[in-house]
Amino acid sequence: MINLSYSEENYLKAIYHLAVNGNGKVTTNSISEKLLTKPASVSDMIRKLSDKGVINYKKYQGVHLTRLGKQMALKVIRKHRLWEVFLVEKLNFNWDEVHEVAEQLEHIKSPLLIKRLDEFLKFPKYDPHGDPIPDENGDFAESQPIELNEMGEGNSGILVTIKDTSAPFLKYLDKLSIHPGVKIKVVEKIEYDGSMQIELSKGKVMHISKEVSGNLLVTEEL
Amino acid sequence: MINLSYSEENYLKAIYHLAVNGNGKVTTNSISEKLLTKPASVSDMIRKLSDKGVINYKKYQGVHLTRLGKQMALKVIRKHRLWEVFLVEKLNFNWDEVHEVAEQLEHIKSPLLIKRLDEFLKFPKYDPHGDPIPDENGDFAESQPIELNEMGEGNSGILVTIKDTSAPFLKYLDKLSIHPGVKIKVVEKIEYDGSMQIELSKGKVMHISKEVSGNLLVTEEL
DNA sequence: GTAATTATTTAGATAAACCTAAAAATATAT
DNA sequence: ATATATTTTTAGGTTTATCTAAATAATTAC
Ligand SMILES: [Mn+2]
Ligand SMILES: [Mn+2]
Ligand SMILES: [Mn+2]
Ligand SMILES: [Mn+2]
Repeated sequence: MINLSYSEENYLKAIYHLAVNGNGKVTTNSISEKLLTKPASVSDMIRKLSDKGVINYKKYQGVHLTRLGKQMALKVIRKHRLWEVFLVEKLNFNWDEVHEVAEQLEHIKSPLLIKRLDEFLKFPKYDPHGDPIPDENGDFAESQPIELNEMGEGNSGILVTIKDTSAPFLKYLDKLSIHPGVKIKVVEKIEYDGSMQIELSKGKVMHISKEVSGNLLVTEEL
Repeated sequence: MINLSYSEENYLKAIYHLAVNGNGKVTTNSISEKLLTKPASVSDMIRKLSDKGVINYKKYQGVHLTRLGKQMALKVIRKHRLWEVFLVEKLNFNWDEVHEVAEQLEHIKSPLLIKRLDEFLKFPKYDPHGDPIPDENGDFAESQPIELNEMGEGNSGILVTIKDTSAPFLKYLDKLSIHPGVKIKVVEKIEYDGSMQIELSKGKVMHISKEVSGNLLVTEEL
């Protein structure tokens, strides 16, 4: 399709993330901050990426991913997130230990490997941080996180954000083995007080109040 | 311990393999052939590796791995072979599709990853080509292949070489799903004619003559 | 044991991905 | 609107891993 170096892939990924958060246009300085390189180096790389047709670029005007560039960026992101699932689900990594290794694994070049890994993992839709995994075409469900108490009985989601970050609350969650990346299933909702019975990925079942569930943001699985 | 680049790791691995096959001393030209680089490039790299203390080198005298160098080489080989097992056992790659991908995966740096992968694969002793997998200390059983008909009842081995490479024989083996890398268990040996009942890794059971088993070299598992 | 051949090293280049320092363009502030 | 500050680019280096061509050492052949 087109061959990108390890470095070029990292630039595309950075540009993609900056474009999604900011609004479309991405500056030289923002890229250099994200990748911990100097602006001068970014200028160099930008010309190269522009020549390869993966970004549009006019001097001093910032950059935009082309259709091709976006596609390539999403391929790398797909690989990154699939590997993260593998590390957590199969190799028992904690959700916060996987990123660095995935940064390396995402650059392995083998379409067959990724196809088979996806199969092996049973076509996961979300990574351990609750971020969606693009399919082979780069499509994914852009589901915004909801409060756990809004999720319907029987449904599952992945915990992505803890709203109340006070020490006592985090300590309480830790005791319950609740941390970002954990998969939570709503077993039963109690109308009376808004509390709910939940089950974690590893089978642990527990009861939590509405106050607690209201402070947990999850991305609901389809 | 010491940090090696992707390229340096490949040189060490090549030197290790050349030293084991040839006898200890490894020449500039042999390295250049193996790695598909020019002798001049090898001379450059040799000086660098010597400075890092992983090889001993006197001009025009060829190179030797130091204790440290051998250790580092075996670390990479261990990773390569573990990944090959993963690809075959978990992702259903064929034995002849794994090498190229393993060449990439062997350079991923994460001690935890390899520890966990080893666990996940249940501490395999041989890779899909029948080559032994060094342990964390670089030790491995140097078992030389034997003919299948010499293997005892109830034991298993991995097929590493087919002695008779005539087309009809290879075709017959193919029909039986027998190919290098397959794990073969001897279920029963018939004294009368030297034939045997065998079972392949995927559960297939079959009966083969002494002529056939005598042409299959396997590395026996302990 | 000298000559021819082969192996190895050195010298000098190149491409990728960085860097620092300086110049040029753009944005901001009064 | 001009001066100041910020952002971005350019110019010129560096390091790593490669190359070609030329020089030198070692081996082999007669
Ligand atoms: Mn990540
Ligand atoms: Mn993630
Ligand atoms: Mn291999
Ligand atoms: Mn192998």
